[in-house]
Order: sequence, then structure tokens, then C-alpha cells
Amino acid sequence: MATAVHPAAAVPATAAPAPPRPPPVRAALGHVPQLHAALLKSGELTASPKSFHSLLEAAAHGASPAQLSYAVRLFRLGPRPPLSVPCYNVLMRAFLRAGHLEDALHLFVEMLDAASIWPDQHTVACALKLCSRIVSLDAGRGVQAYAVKRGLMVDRFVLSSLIHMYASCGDVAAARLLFDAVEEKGVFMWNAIIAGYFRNGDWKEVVQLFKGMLEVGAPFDEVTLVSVATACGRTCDSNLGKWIGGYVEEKVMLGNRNLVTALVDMYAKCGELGKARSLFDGMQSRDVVAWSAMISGYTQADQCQEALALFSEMQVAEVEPNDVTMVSVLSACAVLGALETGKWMHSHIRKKCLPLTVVLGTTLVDFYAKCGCIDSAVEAFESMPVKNSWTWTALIKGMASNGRGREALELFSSMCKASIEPTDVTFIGVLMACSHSGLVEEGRQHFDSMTQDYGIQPRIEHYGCVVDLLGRAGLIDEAYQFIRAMPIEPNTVIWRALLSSCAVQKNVEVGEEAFKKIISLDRSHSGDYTLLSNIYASVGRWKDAAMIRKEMKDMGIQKTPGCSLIELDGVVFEFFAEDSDHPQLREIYEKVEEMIGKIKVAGYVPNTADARLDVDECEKEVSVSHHSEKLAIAFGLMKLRPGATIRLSKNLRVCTDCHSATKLISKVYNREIVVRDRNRFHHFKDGSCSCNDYW
DNA sequence: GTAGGGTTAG
Repeated sequence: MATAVHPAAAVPATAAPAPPRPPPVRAALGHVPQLHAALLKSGELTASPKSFHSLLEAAAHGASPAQLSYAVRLFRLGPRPPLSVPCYNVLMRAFLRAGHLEDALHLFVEMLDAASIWPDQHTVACALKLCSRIVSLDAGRGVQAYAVKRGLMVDRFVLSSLIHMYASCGDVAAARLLFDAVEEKGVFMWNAIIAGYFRNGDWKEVVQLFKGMLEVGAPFDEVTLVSVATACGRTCDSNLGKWIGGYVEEKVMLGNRNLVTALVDMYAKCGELGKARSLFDGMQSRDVVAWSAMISGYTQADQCQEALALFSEMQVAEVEPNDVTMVSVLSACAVLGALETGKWMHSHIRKKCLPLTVVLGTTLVDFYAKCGCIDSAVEAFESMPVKNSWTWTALIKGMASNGRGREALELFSSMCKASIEPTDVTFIGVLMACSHSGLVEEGRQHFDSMTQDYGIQPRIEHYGCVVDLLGRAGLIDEAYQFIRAMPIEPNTVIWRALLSSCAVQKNVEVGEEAFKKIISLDRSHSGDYTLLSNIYASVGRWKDAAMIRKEMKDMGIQKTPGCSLIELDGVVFEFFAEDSDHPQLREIYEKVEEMIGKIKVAGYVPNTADARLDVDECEKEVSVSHHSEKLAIAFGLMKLRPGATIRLSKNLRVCTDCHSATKLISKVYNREIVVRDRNRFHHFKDGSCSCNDYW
């Protein structure tokens, strides 16, 4: 092998001694031109390939575009010694670092074409990185073929880069084959393979791999922990998650913001909101991702008020929210039915020109639909540049729950025409549409078509929709037979759907049967007893009705407290039945009395079937009048500007008494009232409801 | 001479 001879060594001994020169140093950034000039002047630049390489590297290492172009001129124009492979490598790395992928690619091709240049393991590692960046499996395979031909597959940098290339181009299986074949795996390889599974959302495999690492004592670093902690959150593996949390605290890694954010996310997803929050509060600096992680933690844990409160704090801290943050806060608004707050979020999105991504747009559609503003939902839907099956599904479900079944079905057929593949959830929306609008035949057809035309196996939720569809349409026996023929074991949701249909249809026999089934699975749900009792009462079997209520009382089954939410000036107020917490309770009760008095004149007769059990008969009327909805409506009448729509959302289904009362209130007070219950919307106007009393 | 990470919807 030829050895590069330093020109100084070739100088005859008799010649005058050369002045002492500093050894080729890597110049500090910014001193490149001076170094360049010095080397030119001494003649070393062209005489010493090593010096040229150092200068090139010094120039290429700089971060600025000016320095990179300096390096390119040095490389292309010279004066310089003949180019070596390391020089090419230096420039290629610089192109990659600067994100000039095309230039890097051209340089690589140039190397392959040059007669005297043989790309080495450094080049190959670089080229593979390039393939990962441009996500080109084909190019990556080509580079691998070259590496094999040149016997470079023993180099651990080449192997790591190759594993990374396959993993980031989506071929995790190929990455895994290579990975498994390597005996001595370093952190790079472990992180590359973990990142591959991470990218594919294969959280379980990420966790498995890490457990394997711990077993064999493989090395890991903070980046490994970020991926694994995130995966623990997604798989709810709180044991491993806590182990990582403890490790991070012990090893004093809490200064790593990404890692702590991953832990915040992990704790929140494992249900440890308190732990997540204390980590979050202890962070030295919180960027938008950290805030978003904590906010989404609250939203996903159904602590929506906390999510919105934290968003306010984020604004006080002057951290600009991004599209991801807005997704979480809008979902929170959707859950709370906080229309005004959500509208503010929407205008904020517009004002800040945040990108209307598919996810954000879908969240907006869902938000408006869940607030009963179906027209705004349609507007948001139409404004989206890109929609996917989630977007269509959100609107279909929104239409369905707002009682616009026909339109939901039309949307579904437009969706199919647009070649957007429906999913299992889409069909839940379609079946809900049929069920809420009494479209029995269409429902049957869609249910069959789902399996036959789309190969989607019905889940228990789909069966539930069909039971609901048949039962509410009065086809109780068919619904019952349908349940008996189900290939999967019916759960309480299925039997409950049947029971509530029986309550609507006053069917004692099947109702008793459904009740028995429910009790055998879960006897703790107060609503079931109420429904059966109501069925008895509706056919005049008062003794049986009373017996069921006594049974419930004896067993100590508590009614789930009814809760209604109403938003006023961006603040969400919560009302519970017999609420005793509100500062203006007296005025609210007076307003309720006024309301009841006025609607009685219009024909309202209290229905005490849903009254509390622990009061005597004459108090029941008062008890019913203090249902959370009536308190919230009274509050709305007191506080909202005249004529404004009263919107509330509640945790249970609307009871019969509140339903008939609200219809009359809408007429007597000439107000639109929109109530979202746990299943659907009721738009009350002029004494009638959009559900046509079918709910 | 190597790579890499955290937040989002029906």
C-alpha cells in the first residue's frame, strides 16, 4: 500500500531548514480563510493531501451556508491535490448536515463514476443515511449491494446505518433480520431498531426489545428511554414506565426536556395524572410539546376542565400553542360542550394561521357536531384541504346524533363515491343514523353490507346499534331474536338497549327478560332498576314498580347523580340534582319555580317516575323539578342574553319529565334549547324536539 | 466517520 509522504520529508538534507510550521490544525470556525491563505502561501495546500483534507473539513464543518459554499469552491476549484475518498466523504457529510440531499446524492454518483475513487465504509454509511432521509428503499438496497461487493458489511457503522435505513424506510422486518445477525450490538443499533418499531406504532415490540436489553445488560441511553417511556404509555405498561421514571430521577437525567416530556406523557396515559403534573411542574423549561403532552393527558383522562385551565396557564406563560395543542383543547371543549370556548379556539387557529391538518380539521368537525352546531361542522368539513375516513366518520356520527339520519346516509354514500374506505367506526355512525331516525330497512342493509361488501366483522357496538334500531322501531321480538342469534356473547350494553326499547314500547315480558340478563352481569346500575320500574308503572303495575324500587333501595344501589353543564362567558358551570353548591342557588330555585308555574299553565303535568327514592310522594314533584337540567336551564334563562340559544350537556339520558318540560319551556319562553345527553342531541324549539320523542 | 427522541382526531 502506498504511504503518503509528507513533502517536508522529501526536502534534501542540504537545503536550508524550512521555517517551523504549525502542524495542520483544525481551524476554528471563522478562521478558515486565514488558514487557507497560510497553506496557499506555504505551498502546503497542493503538496499535502492531509493539509487540504483538514482545511476542507474545517470549512465544511461550519454551520453557515457561506462556509459550506466555501468548502464546495475549495473542493471544485482548488488549487488542491488530487481528490481522495476522505475528501469526498467530508463534503458529502456536509451536504447531508445542511439538508442538501440532492447535492449529496450527486456527489455519491460522481464517486461511483470516478475511475480512481472507491467509496469506502464512511461513504457507504453516509449514503445509507441519505437513503433514509429520502425514504428510498430501492436506493438503500443498491447501496447495500455495493457494501456487500466491497466487503464492507463488517463495519459497525455500515451495519448501524443499514439497520437505520431499513427501519426508517418502513421495512422493519429487513432491519430486524440484520439486527438479529449482529453479535455485538451497540446503542446505535438498539436505538435504530427501536426507532423502527416506534415509527410503525408497534409499541409492544419496543417494550419487549427494551426488556430484552435489560436482560442481557445491553447499553442504552436517554434516546432509548424516550422511545421506551412513550411506548410504555401507549401500552399502559406502568410497571416498566415507573422503573424508567425512577431510573431517570436516580441518574439525574431530569434536565433532558424530551425525556421528561415523554415521562409526563407516559404517567398521564397510565392514569397517574398527579405524578405527571408534578414532573411537569418541576421542569426547568417547558416548550409547546411539554405543554401539549400535559394538556392532552388531562383531556384523555376526561379531566377537561383541567385541560382548559392548563391551556390558560400556557397562555400566561406566553408559549405559543401549535396545531397539536389545539387538537387537545378542542377535544376538551367538545366533551364539555363548551361552544364559546371552542369557537374562540377556532378563531385563534385562524388568527395564528395554524395548519389545518387532517387531525385538527377532524377535531373541529367533531367539536361543532358535539356542540350541536351541525351547520358549523359541515362548514369546517368543507374547509378542509385534506380529509380522511376519520373526518367523514366524525361528520356522519355528528349528523346521526343530531337527528339528521337521512343526511348522514347521504354523506356515507358521498364518502364511498369519493373512494374513502369506511371503517368499522364509520358503520357505527351509519347504524346510529338509522337507529336515531327510525330507518329500519336501511339499517338492516348497511349491517349486512358491512360484512359482505367491506369485510368488516361487526363488533359488539354494531350489534348494539341494530338492537337499538329494531327495538326503538317497536320490533322488540325481532330485536330479542337478533340478540339470541349473535355470534358473540351479549353484554350489558346490548341488554340495556333492549330494556330501554321495552320501556319506550311498554313491553313487560321482554323487559323482564332483559333486566334478568343485565342483573346477572352487573347489578350495580341504578338506571336498569328505574327502567324496569317505569315499564311496570307504564302499564299500571304499581306494586311491581314499587317493589323494584324497594329492591334497589334495599341493595343500597345509588343513583348516578345527574349532572348538567352549561357554558357562560367561556366558563363551564356544573349543576347536580338538588345542587347546593352554587352561590346563586336561591335565585336559581326561584327561577325554576317560575318556569314550572308557567309551563303548568301550558299543560305540563309532572311525571315523577324518575324522582328520587328517599322522599315521600308529595316531595317527588319538587325533587323532579330540581333535576340538574332544569337548574341549568333556569340558570341559562337568568344569565344568557334574551333570545340566545340555551345549550347544555348532561351525563345521563334526558328523563321523560325533563323532556316534556323542556319542550314547553322552549315554547313559553320562546327559546331554542339544545340538550346533549349521553346518546344524542335534542334540539328543542316551539314546543317540540328534533328527536320526535324518539330517543 | 455513525442515529436518534417527546404532544394530536372519528
